[in-house]
Amino acid sequence: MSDCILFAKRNDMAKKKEKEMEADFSAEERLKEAAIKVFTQKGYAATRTRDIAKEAGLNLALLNYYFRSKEKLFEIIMMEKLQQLFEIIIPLANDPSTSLDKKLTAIASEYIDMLSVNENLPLFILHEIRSNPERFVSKMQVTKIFSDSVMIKQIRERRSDINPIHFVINILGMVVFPFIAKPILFSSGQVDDKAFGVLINERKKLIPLWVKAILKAK
Amino acid sequence: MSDCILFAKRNDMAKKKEKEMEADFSAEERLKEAAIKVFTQKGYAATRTRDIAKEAGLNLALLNYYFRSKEKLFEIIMMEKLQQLFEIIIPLANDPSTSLDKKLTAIASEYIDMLSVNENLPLFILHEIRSNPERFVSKMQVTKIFSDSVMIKQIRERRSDINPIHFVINILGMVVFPFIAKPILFSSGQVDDKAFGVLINERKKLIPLWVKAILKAK
DNA sequence: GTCTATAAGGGGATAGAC
DNA sequence: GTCTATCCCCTTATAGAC
Repeated sequence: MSDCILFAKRNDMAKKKEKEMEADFSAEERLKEAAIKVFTQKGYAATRTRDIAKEAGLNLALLNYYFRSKEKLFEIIMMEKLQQLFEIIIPLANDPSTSLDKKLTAIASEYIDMLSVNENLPLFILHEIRSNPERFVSKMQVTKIFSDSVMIKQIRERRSDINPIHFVINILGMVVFPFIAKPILFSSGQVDDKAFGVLINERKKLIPLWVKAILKAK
Repeated sequence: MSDCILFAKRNDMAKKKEKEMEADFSAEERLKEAAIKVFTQKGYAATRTRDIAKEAGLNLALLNYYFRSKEKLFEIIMMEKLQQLFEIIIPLANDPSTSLDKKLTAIASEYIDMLSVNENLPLFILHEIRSNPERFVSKMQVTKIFSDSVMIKQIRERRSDINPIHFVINILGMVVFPFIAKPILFSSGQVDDKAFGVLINERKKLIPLWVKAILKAK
């Protein structure tokens, strides 16, 4: 019984703390953060603006007051998230002063760190782009990774006999795929959140090693 | 002018051929095929039952007549597609009579062939599972790949110092990731449908080579 | 079995009070 | 700026004719 009271009190305090933390952000910021959470989790089509408002602890009218429409709010978030994905790799892949090996280490490490705190990002982006390719294609500076990047040139120097895109696909796949396949890994029962954390941390060191190995493979 | 007539005639015949082929299938089958196409392309939430009926060249009421609801139709398709994904890899991964190298060759080849004619499948499955993990987890026999498969044992024999799940992730990632990332590859302008076909065909031979290389990498 | 027409409900957006 | 109440369209599902 006293346990119950203590527990209730602790819960109250946690709630209060939460409220206070929320209060540090404006309604606009809270709606945007809520929208990021819900959109990236469920995708555009499956999210209801009511869910976003509820997640933010605010009401639906505010969403339209600040962002005009679900569509416009989505567009803002999508652009930000595309930016977030590309701003990591483009400068790293185009740095002429680093070796290919250094690039691999940097990309694996920085991408995995970013995705660890944005686990839903890859699947969200990939799903939304496919639902509406023409809409976002122009916004993506993919050329800067896949065709005329310094990294592509460095890969070509090592393996002129294989299309360098193969290796870019492999690097990105090794980094991104675990996050995309997470629900499947978990369903095996062999992986939980802790084990997943260990795995992706190991991959920071393993991926550069692996990529060097496949660059040599005959 | 005569070209136009010929062209029109050819189109008419193509149309007729199409109609005849459609007629070979019952309304139920046509609706299901249409549903597979639309669901896997746009995802559950974004597809409207009207789109499915239209795609099948039939009307909305028929869909409910045969399948009761959008939900039930989706469930049927989802189960079939999960089956389709797992039935390829599970027997291959659990064949005690083949070497690990043979398994890699078989998995890469058969998966790539299947995904080539079901390009939307991976992203569809992954997106829907994440939107509703608890719903499908029990239906997936993932354990048979990730923990107690023959392949896992064979991997462990070669590299006892690294969690074998890493290698399964890498194999599947190398096979599946190009299909998931297709819209991004295309947006680079470097890859079109023909080039994509060439790439994934090359990967059938390259992936086993690469996996052998990373198994040795120190 | 297949169709048209319509009911029922959900969800995005706004009006108007405070 | 923030809220409640409400509008109205769009979508799923069904009734009922053929």
